[in-house]
Amino acid sequence: MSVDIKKVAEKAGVSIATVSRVFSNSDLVRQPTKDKVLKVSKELNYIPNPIARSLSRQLTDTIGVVLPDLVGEFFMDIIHGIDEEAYKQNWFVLVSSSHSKRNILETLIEFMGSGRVDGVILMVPQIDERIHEIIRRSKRPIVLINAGGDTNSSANFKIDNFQGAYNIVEHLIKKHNYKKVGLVEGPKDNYDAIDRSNGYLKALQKYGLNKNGSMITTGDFSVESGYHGFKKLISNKVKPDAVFMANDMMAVGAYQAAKEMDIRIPENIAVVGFDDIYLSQFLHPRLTTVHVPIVELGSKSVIHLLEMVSNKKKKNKPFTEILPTSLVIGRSCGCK
Amino acid sequence: MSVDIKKVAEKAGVSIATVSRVFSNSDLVRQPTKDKVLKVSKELNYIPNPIARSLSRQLTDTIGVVLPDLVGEFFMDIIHGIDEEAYKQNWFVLVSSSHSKRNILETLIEFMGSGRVDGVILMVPQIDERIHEIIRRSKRPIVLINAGGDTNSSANFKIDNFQGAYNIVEHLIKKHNYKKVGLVEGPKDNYDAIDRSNGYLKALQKYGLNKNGSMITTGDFSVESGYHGFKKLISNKVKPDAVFMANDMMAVGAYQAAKEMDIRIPENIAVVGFDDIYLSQFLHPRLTTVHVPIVELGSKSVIHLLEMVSNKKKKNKPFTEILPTSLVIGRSCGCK
DNA sequence: CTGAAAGCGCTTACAG
DNA sequence: CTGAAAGCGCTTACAG
Repeated sequence: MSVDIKKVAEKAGVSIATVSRVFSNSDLVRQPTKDKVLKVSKELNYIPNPIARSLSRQLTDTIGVVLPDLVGEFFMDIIHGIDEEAYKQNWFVLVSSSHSKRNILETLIEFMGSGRVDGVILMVPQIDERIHEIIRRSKRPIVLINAGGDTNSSANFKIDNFQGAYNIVEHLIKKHNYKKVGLVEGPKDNYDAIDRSNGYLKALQKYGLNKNGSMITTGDFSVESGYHGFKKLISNKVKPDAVFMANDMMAVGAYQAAKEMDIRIPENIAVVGFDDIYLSQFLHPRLTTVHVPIVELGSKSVIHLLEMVSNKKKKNKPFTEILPTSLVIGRSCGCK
Repeated sequence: MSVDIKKVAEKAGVSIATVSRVFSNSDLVRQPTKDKVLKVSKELNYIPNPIARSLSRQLTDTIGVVLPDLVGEFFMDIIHGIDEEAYKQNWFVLVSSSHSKRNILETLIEFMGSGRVDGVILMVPQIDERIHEIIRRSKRPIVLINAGGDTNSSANFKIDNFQGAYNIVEHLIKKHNYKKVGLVEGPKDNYDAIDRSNGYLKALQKYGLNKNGSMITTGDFSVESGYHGFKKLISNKVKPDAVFMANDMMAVGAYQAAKEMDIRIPENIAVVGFDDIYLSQFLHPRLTTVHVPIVELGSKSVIHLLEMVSNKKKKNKPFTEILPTSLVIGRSCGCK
């Protein structure tokens, strides 16, 4: 610090314009001049001030990340993917999340309205008219991650919940020949949960298993709700021979319930989950589940956002990419 | 955007100086003037440009966070604590981590040398002379988190690994009366691991248990090394009746080994860990371990850093705070 | 290929 | 209490 472009120019015997050009890699500078400037800069330990640069160029080389929360591996992986990709492209990452005291919308508006970032990656459970409004009016691009609601007029990256659920239920039916597959679904108002339930239903239908209402119960993605949901299903008159827990946390609850009731997985009943959380590999037996590419979700969002920033992608052209999931086979489904 | 201080000044019939003063809450402005400016600003949707503000004030209201990695709950909690506290105080957070391609030192230098942040929270496994050099020469304050090595000349926040280990081993000895307490320690060059080993040794000494070399083996904090370390200890001539795994991940390995060998925890042997990772509450039996206040580590660092930034704390006055841990009692130690 | 100068949008000492 | 003006450290169209 303290050493600025003027000092360098002076010492190198050139104008500040030339110094500036050297550092922005302009090809308007002759090699000898460039060498001299670079040499002096090294001696003086000069680093161009990014703030001044930002003010002048009206660009910050920084992307904002707005998340609903900063807890759990999901968000860690997202940030990880974003940071890694941003770094590759020489960008900075400003993070922000909502807390009790903070409102996502406010943060978003602050980010967008100020010159602090050139674009934003936004993750909200559901996009509503106010968010659409912000996206529409904003000069800076926004990429949405896993947003529910009407995403037809924005840039989106999502996880293929439907297909993931379909695949794992199909695995239960086709590979293991289970006829009575139960479901403990997620919250009714959660888009991920809804898509997973639909994938489940689609698989049942495809294989001609009739959809038995009593084989489905609703949880809230928590361990406890998985515990109770599982207990409820197996106390029905018609017991399922396999249960799809709509996320791994609920599957953990199912394991606890099974242990308590001396029910063996998968000998007495198969259990599968969704998310492939870190914990799931340590369950006994290892949980069969659906892997979701979270890190990739983060990095792809960055790539797309930066293309929008540089106008390689039109910022108001709607776009949606749905990232495929993959099956993680453990022993809990009956596989060896 | 696009609406700047000039437009507001014009429309409100004042100078830009006055508008500026209103937004920096100067008490040099009469209430009616202030009201008028605020009203016009609202109408025009004016938000002061933070970049211009930063350039002029030579302050960014942003802190940089440099972490060794962006994986795992530990780092998530750190960021969580930092973000929450920074937000409370109206600051922004720029994160950066090292990857394969990135070097921490480089990132740090870039952060410090540019005007991009007003201070940095740095987490490095070990601080060496080059980092001391940077801290010494930097105009902007740096707070170190959990750094090993010579931290006597910097500001530091750490976890009390020694006392935590001492306490949990004491619990094994005093509460449960175990006489042969084994240890699977962490890497020899890891400061956390060393302190934990020392806490263990101190407890043995305090209670007059002789330190039996064959009761100690070295792991690397991974699940696998815990698995092997545990097996090694129980295949000794003298079997331990309790084992302190120096972190929870290794404890997970111990559980796997025990399950495989049909050894029951805690009936046949007690097992305890360190870290209180999320997973540990789902182990059967629930793992007795040491909780470390990571979120608090992050938030305290921010508080201290901001005091340094505002010169309430002298930036070159060495400072170290060691945060206490707490015991988390599960059934794995023998407690009900 | 290089330089002088205007401009990015603020803050703040100075003068009144 | 308020304003004119210099300054923060760059970039870049313009002129040569």
